[in-house]
This record gives sequence, C-alpha cells and structure tokens, in this order.
Amino acid sequence: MPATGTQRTPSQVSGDDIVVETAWLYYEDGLNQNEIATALDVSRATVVNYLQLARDRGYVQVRLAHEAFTGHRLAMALRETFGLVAAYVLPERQDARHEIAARVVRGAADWLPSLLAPGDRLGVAWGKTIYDLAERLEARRIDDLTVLQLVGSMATPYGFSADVCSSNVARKLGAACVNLHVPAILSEARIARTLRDEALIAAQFEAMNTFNKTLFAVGSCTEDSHVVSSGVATRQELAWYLGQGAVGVLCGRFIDRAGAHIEGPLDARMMAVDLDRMRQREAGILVSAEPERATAALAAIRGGYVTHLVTGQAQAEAMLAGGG
Amino acid sequence: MPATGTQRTPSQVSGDDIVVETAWLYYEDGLNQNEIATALDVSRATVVNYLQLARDRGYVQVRLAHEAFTGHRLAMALRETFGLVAAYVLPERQDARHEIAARVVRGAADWLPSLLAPGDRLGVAWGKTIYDLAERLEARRIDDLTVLQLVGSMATPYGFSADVCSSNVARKLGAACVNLHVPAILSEARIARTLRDEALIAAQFEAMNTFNKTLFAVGSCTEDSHVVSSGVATRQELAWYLGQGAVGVLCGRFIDRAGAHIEGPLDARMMAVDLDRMRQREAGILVSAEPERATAALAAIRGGYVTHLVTGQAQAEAMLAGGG
DNA sequence: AATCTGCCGTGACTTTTGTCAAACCGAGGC
DNA sequence: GCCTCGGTTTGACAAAAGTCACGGCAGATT
Repeated sequence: MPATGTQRTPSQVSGDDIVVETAWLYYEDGLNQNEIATALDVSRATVVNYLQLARDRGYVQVRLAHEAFTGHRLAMALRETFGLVAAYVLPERQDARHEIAARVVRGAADWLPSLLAPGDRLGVAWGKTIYDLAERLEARRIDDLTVLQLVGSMATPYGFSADVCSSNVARKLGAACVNLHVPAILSEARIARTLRDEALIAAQFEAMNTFNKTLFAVGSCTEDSHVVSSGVATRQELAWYLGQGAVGVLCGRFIDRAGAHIEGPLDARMMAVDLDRMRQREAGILVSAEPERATAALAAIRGGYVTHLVTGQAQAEAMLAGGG
Repeated sequence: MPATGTQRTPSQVSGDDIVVETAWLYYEDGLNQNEIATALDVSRATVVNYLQLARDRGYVQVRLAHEAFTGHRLAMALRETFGLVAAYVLPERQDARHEIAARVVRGAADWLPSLLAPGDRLGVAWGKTIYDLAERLEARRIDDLTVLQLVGSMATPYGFSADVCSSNVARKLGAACVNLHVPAILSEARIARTLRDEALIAAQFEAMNTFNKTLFAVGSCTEDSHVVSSGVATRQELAWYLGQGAVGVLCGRFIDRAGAHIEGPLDARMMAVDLDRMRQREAGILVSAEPERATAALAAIRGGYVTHLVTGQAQAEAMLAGGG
C-alpha cells in the first residue's frame, strides 16, 4: 500500500521522472494501473493522474497505422483498377456523410508526411480541401523541402486562397515556399501575357515548374463550384466548358472525362501551372472526399495526374462502379 | 440495440471495413464503446472484438513521444553539462535495475530512425548492446542509407559479432551494408599490415571511413568485459592498459579518462576504425545502460566521440555526479 | 512562528472496458 | 432437406480505469 507521510515536491512531478516512468510501465510494459501503483508505492488514483499528465503533455501518441487505410479492401481495388501507387480510403458510415470530408482531410494530413522525402519540391494547388488539410497537418519538419504554389491567388468568400494554402503547408512542414504573386485569372489575355513576361513573375513560374510531387483536389463542374464562386469563371464560361464535355477542374483548368485539358476562353487569361507539366511528376496526390466528385476524380486519374489517392469509402465505391 | 437476424460473413469482418471504422471512431473520434455499439448497431462486445482485431493487425500504434525522454530533467542536464545535441534518458526504478539494459536498448531502437536521414552512412560498432538494439529495431526503410562495419569481426560466446551487428541494423533499415571481412584482432602486427594492404580489404576500410554518423557503445575495462571474453585482449594486456589509465573501450581501442586513445600493444594488430576518424562525424550516438559504465561513457564524451547519448536514469545521475 | 496557499495524493464511487461460454448464422456436404 | 462446422455475435459477469471531494504536506507570506 502507498506509504503515507511522504509527498513528492511539485518539481518531482513536473520534472517528469515519475510521469514518464508511469507512462512507460503502462504503455510499453503493459502493466495495469494496480500493478503500477504497487510497484511505485502510490495509490491507483495517483497513477491515473500521472497517466493523464503524460497524455496532456503529449508524451503518448496513439495513431492508426497507414496500413489500415492503404490495405483496405477498397483501397486495394482502387490501386489495382486504376494502376495507382497507393490509395488511402477512410471508413465512412451511412449516417454520417457530412463528416467524411473532415475524415478524408485528416487522413490525408496524416499520410502526406510519409509520402514526402528530404529534397522534394511539392507543388500545391488550392481549394477548401487543401486549405483544411494544411490546417490539420501537424508540424513536422521535412528537411530541404520546398513548396510551390501551382495556381495564382484568388480571394474567396471562405478566406483562403492559393497563396495561403501553399504557405500553410510550407509552414507546417518547415519548408521553403515559392508563391505566385499574381491573380489566378486576369480580365484580358494581353495583361496575362504582360505579367508572364515580367522578369519577377517569369522567375516564379520557372521555379514553380521544378516540382517533383503535387498535392491537389479536383473541383466539380457545377454552378456552386468554387471555380464560379471565387470568380475564376463566370456562369456563361462554365456553361461553355460543360458543353465541351468538362467534368472537373484541376488547378483552374477544365478537363473532360478522359482527363484531357479542354482549351477554352480562360486559359490565355489564367496564371497557373500547365496541365501537361502536371503529368510529369514522381507522385501526384489527389485528395477528394465527396462521392459527387467521383467523376471528376476519375477524369483526373485517367488523365494521368494521379499516383496517390485519398478518399472516402462512398467515393471509392462510386469510382469503382463508374470507372474501371 | 443490435438488430438480430443478420450476421456478417467472415470476409466482411476480415475485409477490414468495420474493423477500421470502429478503430477510427474509438481512437480518432474518441467515442466510447457504447456509443460505437449504438452507432454501428452491434453489441458492445462486438465492438470490443473489432478493436481487439484492429490491435492484433497492428492498425493501432501507441508509442511514447521522444520528447518524454529527451525533455526529461536528467536528459536536459546531460545535454547542457556535456554539450550534447540531445540525450535520451529512460526512466528506471530502484527495484528493477536488471531491466534497465533492455529499456535503454528499446529506447535507442525507437530513437535511432529519427536520427537518420536518407543518404546517411552509419558506422556501427559491436557489442551485446548494439546486437540487442538491432534485434529490437523495427523494420523501417530509410532511403539510400548505408551501414558500415567499424570493427573487424570476432566470434563471441554470445553468438553475435561485429558483422552480425551491422548486417542486422542494415537489414532492419533497408540499408546497404559494407562489412569488414577480417578478424578484429590478429596474432601479429605483420599479418595485420599484410591484410590491410590487400586490395579488397583496403577498399573495405576506405568505404568504412566514409561514415557521417556512428552508433556505438563503450565497454568497461574489467576482467569480465567483452574485450577479454571475446579474445581481443588478454588479461595481461588489459592489466597493462589499466596501468596506463584506461577506463573504457571504444571500437576495440582503449581510452583514458579524457577520452584520449591509449596507444598500446594491440593497436598494430587490430582491424578497426581509427579513433581520430571517430571524432569527425555529424552525429555520434552512444548507447550505454549500466551505471558502472558511467566512467567509460564520460570518457567517450570528453573525447568528443558523442553527440547523442541514450542511457538510463541511474547512469545519467552517476555521470552528472562524476563529471561536469 | 503561525498562517496561508497551492498542489499532491487518496479512498470511495461510477463508468468504461475486457472475458467467456453459449447462441447464432451461413456455407457446404450427405 | 437436414446436419455439421467454422467463424461471428452476444449477454452476463469481472476487471480495469476514470472521477471527485477531501485531507495533507511544503514552501511562501505576514
């Protein structure tokens, strides 16, 4: 039983000795709280306190292994069907569809660091998904990493823009960041040309094109899509692209079912990475949560932009049903 | 309540869908088993089973953060006192002294991967500690890593030798391995010279010397030390070195309190890395568990061979008391 | 020196989790 | 169509973990 009459000084507890010891016995040696209490000669309640302290201080890390998601039935199917390097499928209940976006983002944030290596140059697109992903990314330095903004900036009603997306990803990963200090879309092709010829901007584009991995989402082609709400495209323009067979938006460019770039009125006015360049990469990471985007995601895969896919169960099923 | 009359087929459970979903709800979303049972419409006992499955399959990873050990009171003190880059101190109870070696080895095995980066060339010494460490190391590939054997091989009564140590470390980390295919000690200096001049051996030595990080333990200078039991040194030789002020053995070489190499009868007959070279490295990782080795560890630190130290609480205290 | 204050540690109680044998289901063989 | 077999699910019970209000020591304050 616990000896009475002695009490540890604050520093002994804060100094971590006992807390770490307790955590070790519990989590590494697998003793239960009673055994630990006996061994350390304190009450079990105290053991509970120490363990709580250990958790509060972040000493205990619990996570689900990537294999749980990459080894998932649907993940394997996606991988084989579409020739991906890996797929990461988040589980999803019928009755919690609204949560899936958050889960996919969380999963992608957990997975991303393990897909990157020192020396990588990561091209980052923009969108709510990417923005949220950056938010959830836990700070973990990757040596000699550079983040490159793939699309010009564009203010949105939601408070994120391409430069914020890339900056945040860079910050979390301790990476250098090359931003594109231009709007994503300009009113006239002439102005876009002028800007692209500007030495500073040209240099930024040149730097941008040195990426070896990419991180992006695909937009859907509906009127409530971000392409429209952010002002990149007007409704008329969207309608025109739809008429040409557009099923998705990738880095601001419209693509058809086969993933081919649909050249149109916007391209000359757009400041963004070229889609042909997007195919030349070591790894292309697509994050896509909602089943409604299955078609767009399929197009991106068929177009050859994707090697790694993060998605939810429902979208995975939709893709396997619709593609193949 | 759980609906009766339906039951999952084996493949549905083995197929991981439900198991991963359950694990997610429990570990990521923090629901308790009752809430999960309700949500998934199964009994709580089933939830327990699923969670057990998830753990059995290795989907759940629980570990103590490195900060628990590097941020430890004694770790900070060691770091500051001896100017180390980092120290990793394992907690230790009075009544479990015999376990500390296992803990330190485990801690070192957990820490090591995070100290290595792609492209590194890791020199590995030998000894029971290093051998055990290799055993405990969990398989995790580090790109473009090369492991280099720092000391010639020597059969021991315990079944490990330097080549086994380095090979095992390399295997676990998915690294290339350069072994030294010679005995650690030869009967005559002349033979050692001859061997060193042999093209093949010379090339191995040359490769060995390209290390940028080192992993080693220090031996103590007692009659039951491995230096004697493995036949590297005779008792007479040991006695001679003790007379010269030897307090420890590092990669087969004797060092004094200041960590200086004590040149003696063995050196010309020895096939091992040069101690001067051991000082020229990005990182030197010393693993040492028993308090009796505090003196030897101190010497190694004073000698400038160490930047990272893994040890137990008792040895840490001994070092802080004895050195400074 | 007495008092105060802020943690620390504890026992009793509640909630959560783990165990196990028995019931149950579906698939295939007779 | 019935039966057996292997794995799944479950309810009842047991064990473990979490909570909380109170008692107590140590160092600071007056």
